[in-house]
Amino acid sequence: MPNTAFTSDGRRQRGDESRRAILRVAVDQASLSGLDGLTIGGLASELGVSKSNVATLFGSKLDLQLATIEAARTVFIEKVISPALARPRGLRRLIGLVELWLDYSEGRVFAGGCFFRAVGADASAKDDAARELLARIDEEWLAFVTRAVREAEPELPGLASRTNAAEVLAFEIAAMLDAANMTSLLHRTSRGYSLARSGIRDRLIALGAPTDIGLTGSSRNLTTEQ
Amino acid sequence: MPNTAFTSDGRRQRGDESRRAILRVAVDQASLSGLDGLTIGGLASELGVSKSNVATLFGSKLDLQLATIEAARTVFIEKVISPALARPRGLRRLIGLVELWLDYSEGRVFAGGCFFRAVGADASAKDDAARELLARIDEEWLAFVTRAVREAEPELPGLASRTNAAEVLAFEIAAMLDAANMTSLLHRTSRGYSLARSGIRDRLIALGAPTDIGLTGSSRNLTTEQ
DNA sequence: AATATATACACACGATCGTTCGTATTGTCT
DNA sequence: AGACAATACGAACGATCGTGTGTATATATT
Repeated sequence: MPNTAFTSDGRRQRGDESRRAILRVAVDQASLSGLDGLTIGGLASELGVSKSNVATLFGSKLDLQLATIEAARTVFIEKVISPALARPRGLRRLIGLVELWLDYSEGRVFAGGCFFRAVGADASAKDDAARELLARIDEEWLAFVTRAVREAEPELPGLASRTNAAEVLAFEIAAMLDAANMTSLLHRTSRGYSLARSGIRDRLIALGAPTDIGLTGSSRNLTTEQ
Repeated sequence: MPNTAFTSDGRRQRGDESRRAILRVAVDQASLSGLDGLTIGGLASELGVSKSNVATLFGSKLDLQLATIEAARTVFIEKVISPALARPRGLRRLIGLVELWLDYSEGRVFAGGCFFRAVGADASAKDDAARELLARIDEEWLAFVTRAVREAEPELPGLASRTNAAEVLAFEIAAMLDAANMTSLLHRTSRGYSLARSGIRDRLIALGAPTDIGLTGSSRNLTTEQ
């Protein structure tokens, strides 16, 4: 029986590095063409390796899709979640989370914009493990935004009144982020980002946040740009 | 030279009916699998006709995609835009538009939820006529929502203060509608619709709309449902 | 009646899909 | 040294993709 854990297996190490190299291309390809547009042959030719190599490294296409989703999740945590957690709890963290997400989308961390948006469309129609994993990740995301909103409640006096106000506001913010990403991809314009910044900023100020809150980075383009 | 216009051509009539029958299936298939997942062979086997028949009726796959988008646009106008225009101008039309859109998504007018959301993901990565058409339709949609918001301005006193307030609010509403659709598809839950109703309702009331505005249809599920 | 046009079909093309088989290579174990 | 395991590759499988060709049929035009 092989000792799978705690062994410095040079084979495993070499394979994992190959897997990581493949997944680096896979997340971009999937963010552009979805989980179905992600093809084993496309990855192989892009990386200059054989098709059967990619196939054996992941077993099946579904496993490749799941590994790609997990890889994208890791990148998202690294680029958005962790930096947000590094900020002080409260309104500043919430604002930071919004700014980090917009930078994540606008900066094209994935070639096709937000990975989960691009991939969620065709996955939501199916009924496999990929959809379940994406649903779980989306649930995690919304829960994280909701928690950030709740931690900012003392600085948002207008929020305490209603019962589900935190969930609704988190849903609203996540919706505008998503819409900004989609607008950018479809129209090749930064107007969606400006609108999202303005919308979220207005929303928070209306709830009692101070006006020097930030989120005005690109809204100067709002009137000049078509 | 054939007289193309103003002739009752039985051939054209027969062909148009076949085209319409195909497009009825095509919009559902595309709303589930995207414009790439829409396949000529799939349509043929679904309708019990030959593959080459579908191909010759539309010329090429791109033309089939364009015709499918136009067909979906016609359905959307019939189910959402026109009924909204039948309502009295102002806040009631805006509310009606929101309710009609949520019914359009929740009622699965297209099998895969909102057609344009499902199709926009993979189309936004490409650079063909399909993407341009979808971008134009999305622009039309946002302009329509913006116009509905502007016409409701007298009933929304809180709106007149800021400059781009109407555009931002329209973007916000459209974003929440989109997010509700996506949440429903990914999680198989109606929670997103409840959140969107609550969010839009809260937003309008905060801007000065009366509290008996509606949009509380399913929000009773907000606390009971997981 | 003769010609032209638009469906509809069967069939085949080259390309690509995911998957599998056999085999060579490299590294880890007893 | 010998047995085992994990990459890597080439080649091929059946299936499906979009497209094109040839042919038959129905309708319209001349």
